[in-house]
Amino acid sequence: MHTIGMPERHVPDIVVARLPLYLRALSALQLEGHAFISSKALGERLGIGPAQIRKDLSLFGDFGRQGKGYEVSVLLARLREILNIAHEWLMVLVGAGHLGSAVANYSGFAQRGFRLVAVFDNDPQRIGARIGEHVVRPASEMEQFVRAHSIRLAMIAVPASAAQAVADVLVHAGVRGILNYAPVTLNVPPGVRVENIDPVLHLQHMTYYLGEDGDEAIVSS
Amino acid sequence: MHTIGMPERHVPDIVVARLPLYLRALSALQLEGHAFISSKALGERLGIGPAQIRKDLSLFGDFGRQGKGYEVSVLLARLREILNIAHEWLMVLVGAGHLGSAVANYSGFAQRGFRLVAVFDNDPQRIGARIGEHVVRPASEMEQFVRAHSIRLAMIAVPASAAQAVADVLVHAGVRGILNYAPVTLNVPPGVRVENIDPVLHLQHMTYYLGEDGDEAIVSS
DNA sequence: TAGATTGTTAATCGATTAACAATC
DNA sequence: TAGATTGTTAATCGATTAACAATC
Repeated sequence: MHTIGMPERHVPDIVVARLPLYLRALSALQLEGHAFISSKALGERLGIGPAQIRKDLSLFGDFGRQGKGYEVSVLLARLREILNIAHEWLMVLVGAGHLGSAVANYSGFAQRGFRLVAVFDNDPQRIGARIGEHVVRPASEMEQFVRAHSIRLAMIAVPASAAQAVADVLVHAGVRGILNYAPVTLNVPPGVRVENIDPVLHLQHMTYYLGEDGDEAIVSS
Repeated sequence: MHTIGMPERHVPDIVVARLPLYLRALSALQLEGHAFISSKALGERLGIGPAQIRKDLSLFGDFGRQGKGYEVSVLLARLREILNIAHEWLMVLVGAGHLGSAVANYSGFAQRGFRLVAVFDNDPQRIGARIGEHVVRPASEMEQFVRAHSIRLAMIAVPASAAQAVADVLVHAGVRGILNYAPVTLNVPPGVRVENIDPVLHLQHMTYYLGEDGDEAIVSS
């Protein structure tokens, strides 16, 4: 039993990483018209054990109902609170090349509560160009902009060779979370979070199991 | 001690996931002119403990030299073998919207041994359009193409609602690894690997630690 | 040689899973 | 009520870390 409003016990980071996955599945379930969902059914959908889901959620309170499962709308609302995404977050993007343009055009951010408010680049060829709803601003204005708008989240889509310098400026300006698309490990001070997206890393992870030509028998999963 | 050529003992998936990270760092180190690197120095660069690096690598053989560390070129070559990326892989991409276009234009794939050979979409508006070096093909030709060229890797960049159906066709045609950009959990048979990229999941993971307005004290990392 | 760093063992730490009383 | 499913405990499983003899 867990008293509502009680401070949480320690939450492993790996559990935190699963919460957005639960949230995503629950959003879909709500659209499909489900009012309740059991840990078993949710687990099957996500390829996760039901005990793990119950254990994860129990760290934050008692959300379920014996015999019925979890009320989708309630769990959704609670997960949004836990993840601090009940309100909208503002973000900036640095890098307006192919990748940056795609990121700037991706509608999924706004749909899910992350609003891109500015795009920066240091290439004179790109500055002033339109990308989606944005006009590319000079990188020299980045620090001032981040400070002035109290931006806490940034995405980096510049070449690997420039990424660390960009991160340094962002952090200095007050950014606390960086989604890094550059294929390089960033060094940031304590208190700043970095998440990385490098699709090639995922491909290389898969080819390990596929064998030399992809015809290997696969045992593990 | 490990006899060269010996079959590997069981390799945890989490270790496999780190190998591409080591590879990426080693490539950079080679460009910077380093001939040798110690587990300590590599670990500092990656934010990983030196013992973990040595343990991971020891699963595949004895690559290091006491007192000196690892020879960068040797370790690079060996990691490429282990990950089965000594030769080039062919890929197809499904989805030619904003995201798909960016993926198709991303030069990092080819640079790192993954060659995109075809782009498919089912929107008549997009079929025939040029994206980078590619001309968008009708989705109806996808299955035949994948079979004819023995494609084993595919990337999905279609709306969430269409992703599962696309995956089903790809798997049926012989694809064994899918890099999924659609924000949905795919169901695939055993023997097929799926890796997911959903940037919003990463953002939500970070906001948990940032507090309601990003000014929270951060303890964990 | 002396210093540095490996590969490996054993200990620690942490996460997952199974089981079940509680209860809707 | 009977059936279903939760929240939690304890057991299992697996990964990380520290330590150090071996040795380049």
